[in-house]
Amino acid sequence: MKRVTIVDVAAAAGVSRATVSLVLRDEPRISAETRERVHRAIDEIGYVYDRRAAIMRTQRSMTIGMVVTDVRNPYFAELAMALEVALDGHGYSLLQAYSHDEHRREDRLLGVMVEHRVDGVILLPAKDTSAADLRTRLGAGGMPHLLIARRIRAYESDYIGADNVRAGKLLGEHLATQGYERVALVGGPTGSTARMDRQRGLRAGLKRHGVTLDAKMSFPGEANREGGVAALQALLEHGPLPDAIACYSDSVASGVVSGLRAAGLEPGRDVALGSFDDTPEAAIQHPGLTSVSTHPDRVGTDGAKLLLERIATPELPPRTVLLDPHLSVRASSTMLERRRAA
Amino acid sequence: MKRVTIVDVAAAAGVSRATVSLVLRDEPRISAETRERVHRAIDEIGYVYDRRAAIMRTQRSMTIGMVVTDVRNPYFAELAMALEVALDGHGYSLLQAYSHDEHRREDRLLGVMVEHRVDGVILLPAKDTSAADLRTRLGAGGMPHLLIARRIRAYESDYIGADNVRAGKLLGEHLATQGYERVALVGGPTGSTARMDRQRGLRAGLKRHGVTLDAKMSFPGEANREGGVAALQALLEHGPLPDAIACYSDSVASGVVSGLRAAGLEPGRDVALGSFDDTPEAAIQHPGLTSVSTHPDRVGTDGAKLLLERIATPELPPRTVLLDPHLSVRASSTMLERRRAA
DNA sequence: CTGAAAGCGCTTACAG
DNA sequence: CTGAAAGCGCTTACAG
Repeated sequence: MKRVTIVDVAAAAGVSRATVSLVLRDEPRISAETRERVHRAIDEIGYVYDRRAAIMRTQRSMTIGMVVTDVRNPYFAELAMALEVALDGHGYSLLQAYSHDEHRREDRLLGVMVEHRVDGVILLPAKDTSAADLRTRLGAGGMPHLLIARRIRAYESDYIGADNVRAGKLLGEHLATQGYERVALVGGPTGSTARMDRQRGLRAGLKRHGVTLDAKMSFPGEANREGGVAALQALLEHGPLPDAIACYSDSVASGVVSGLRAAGLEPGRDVALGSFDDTPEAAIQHPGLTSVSTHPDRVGTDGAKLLLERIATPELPPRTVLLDPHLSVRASSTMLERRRAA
Repeated sequence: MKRVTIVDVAAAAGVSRATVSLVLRDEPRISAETRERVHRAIDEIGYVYDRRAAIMRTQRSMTIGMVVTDVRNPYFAELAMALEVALDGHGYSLLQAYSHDEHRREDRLLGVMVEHRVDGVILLPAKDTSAADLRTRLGAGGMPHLLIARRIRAYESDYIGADNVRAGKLLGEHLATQGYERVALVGGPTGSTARMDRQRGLRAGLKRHGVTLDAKMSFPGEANREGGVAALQALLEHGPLPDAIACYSDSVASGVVSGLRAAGLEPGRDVALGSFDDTPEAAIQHPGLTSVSTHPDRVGTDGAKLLLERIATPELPPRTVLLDPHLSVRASSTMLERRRAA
């Protein structure tokens, strides 16, 4: 069946194609009477606007590409929802894809998005993505883009994410003041700036209260549940249990919790736990998981704004937004104190 | 700066535009030598293929629209990941949007996707979407589409989801054989076919072992954590605690768990819990949550296949795929037996 | 306030 | 195996 186009609408309404186009975009210079005649014709012949043809002409696709690692992580799910709502509010649609934290896949997906002529790209970089990769893929074509949650060393672009150093510091100070003296950092990809920043902060926070973070007590791994299980395994094989474990993220923490239980250890009682992200799961777990919020909803909402500004004004200097983290203390890290008090 | 197009490539390579186009799509009839000359030209002048222009011409967008209610639900996140991988494997990109379980939002988002001329649509319908709504929005324009997870009464289309009646039956039989006699169904939107099917199955499963599901013990609510908290509240105000609670989904269950604890009740010990979805969270909770798997990964993978077949062969009769559910028994529903044994 | 014409960047028969 | 020409469905100056 032949597609119904603007030409058919024009014929049915007895006006020119240009007039139909003007009516479709609510241009004020069309008389109310003509406008109505056109709308009646549209309803009668069942015309549907073709955004792609318009894009072809205007060179604005009203579509944003977004590549994140894994939306099963509640942190990214929350972020994706907030972003979609914000962009939808500005008339943009979201082309979404998942890199599974693999750079090669990410690169290919970004390439497809560029070919689709998205107006901008939001990227949560895979763990092994380099500045050179991004310059080739996004910088060279002048594609407006925003990095979220993970920074790339020596890469200048818009960025939004939590202040990970400060987040680490908050958790370090908390653990030290609770009386824990041997602390491990578990999970999270080596070399990721987020992990390094959290580790640096953690060390500084502990140190303020006279506690040292042993360099050997760092057990990297994938940034998900399986990574948590594996990293905990390495820790258990490494030697005696520390007093407290700082998990790279709540996803990692859930792996650590199940790993501990599998080893006959009770989280909170046998070893304290702290974490990052403060997803809703952290609050309802048992015992409740102490965690530092990294504000996925605000990353999404404010991130959308940053990208839209970048699209509107490409010559803006690169901007970095660091969100202030917030520590939520729960039972997983306060049992030692309780036992002492008792 | 002027955009680099196929014309520039043709000029640089000393061939016609048609030849460049043929090379880009790997048509075999171009000589290896010409092919290479074109590729060299592309690299030299930094040409990027414009998929939109191609779409304009071929009328195939190589893009699929997907509207789900809420990707923070781990079930939908898993589903979205599986779908994206499967479609990406066939060269399709995914335009994703979230209805927040509101029909009006869903309808608007579907409209945008149709305007974007997606090749097909995957929809997890909002709770109040009707057959007439879908006929107007998708059926009329002949848009290939697939419904997932929730069926719509009196609507003929491709559908894939778990066999909810059978899922309910599995849980009902399990609870009855564990010795629970007063069972409640908590959470999930009234009128959703998924809830009705699960309830029907639950009743049948209990009945096989002589247990009756009291019609008054059904407490509907939103299909998320908040909905679980609210529905549990209604149950607690309604009267004495039942022996066992069947939760509409793992998301609802997590609300029920926190609601119980807030009321000073321990899930598993004071009241048994069963649920649907069997997300990874169910396994690692404490106590472990008995849950019936609804196979989000298979819904995604097999669903992608169904939709691609529909796009290729629009005249196919509507197909329904019901996946066989699987019950995972965990501590949340086995403590009564243990106490008896002791 | 409305119409005729050019053009966005590709692909696709059709010739040669 | 390659080239000239038409066209996908819109928008945008430019006239009138």
